[in-house]
Amino acid sequence: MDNSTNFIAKLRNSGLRPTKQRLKICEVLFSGKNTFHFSINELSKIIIQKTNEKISLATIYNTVHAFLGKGYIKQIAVNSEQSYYDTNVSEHHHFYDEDKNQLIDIHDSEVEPVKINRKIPGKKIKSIELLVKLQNS
Amino acid sequence: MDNSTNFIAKLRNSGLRPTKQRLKICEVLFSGKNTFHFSINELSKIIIQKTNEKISLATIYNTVHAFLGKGYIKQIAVNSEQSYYDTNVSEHHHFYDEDKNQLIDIHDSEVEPVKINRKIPGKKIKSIELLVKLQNS
DNA sequence: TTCTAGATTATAACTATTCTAAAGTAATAA
DNA sequence: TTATTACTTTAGAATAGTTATAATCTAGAA
Ligand SMILES: [Mn+2]
Ligand SMILES: [Mn+2]
Ligand SMILES: [Zn+2]
Ligand SMILES: [Zn+2]
Repeated sequence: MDNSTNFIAKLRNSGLRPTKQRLKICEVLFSGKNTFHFSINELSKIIIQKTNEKISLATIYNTVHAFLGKGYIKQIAVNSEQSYYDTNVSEHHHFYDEDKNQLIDIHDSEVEPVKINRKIPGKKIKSIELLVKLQNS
Repeated sequence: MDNSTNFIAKLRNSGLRPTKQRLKICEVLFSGKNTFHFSINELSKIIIQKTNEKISLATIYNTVHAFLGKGYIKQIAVNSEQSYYDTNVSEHHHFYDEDKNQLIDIHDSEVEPVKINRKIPGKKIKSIELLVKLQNS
């Protein structure tokens, strides 16, 4: 399955028509060989830079939300100023460099498995994620 | 040292005069026997409910920021919609109940110690905190 | 008591996000 | 094809959490 087919599948599966704008968003999000972290504003700038065209924020927000709902991207809580997203949708941990405002994936092999010895009645664990804040040393 | 003396000390140490409003904020934040988590809006409502008087949001924000800067309270990243704060300033982990929008402290004895086997050049670790998201089971 | 630096407050400004509604486009049926 | 329709894009308005402003007030020192 080539990229374009894959993008169309992702969009259709998210209940969205494969429009020019949405395919560009897919291109930026899913065609690199590495996953990455982004804010909506950063994504908007990357799109302009890569395709020399601007996509309205409304469309970017809409598409990102649809992909979030389907699990094609995930949201990372780092601060309350703006939302950060991740094209790596596996459950994983992060370093957060507060100076550069940058997230870095931590591979599972780099952390001893986290074990929680407590249950909350009526609740089950949905995800377990570390945020390791960094400062200049 | 009684509460009032303690509050005045905290305020002075934060570079703030002990005014009526700020002492009320201290009362709510620091006189209970348990620590707790709050958003600014929740704090504002608790103050109204406990003291039957309203303190302007500007004053609440200012005071909370000053206390943050001195480490008398800390900020917890759970989502990007609003800031959450914690009167438990020790480094500790949290459950986050997304349905109730509620944070619950996890005691260190309830988690195996987290061990990170990776260094980022020029950076040192400032804090290591887990966010364990819960869903209804 | 007087004086003044600092505090309180209502409200304006700011910014990330969501909403709106007019104009445009993709899908499909004829 | 072409026509029809439902969906999409977009600029800009609205919203909400937060921060800034500036007029009024007050704690603390003299
Ligand atoms: Mn930031
Ligand atoms: Mn906001
Ligand atoms: Zn990641
Ligand atoms: Zn806590």
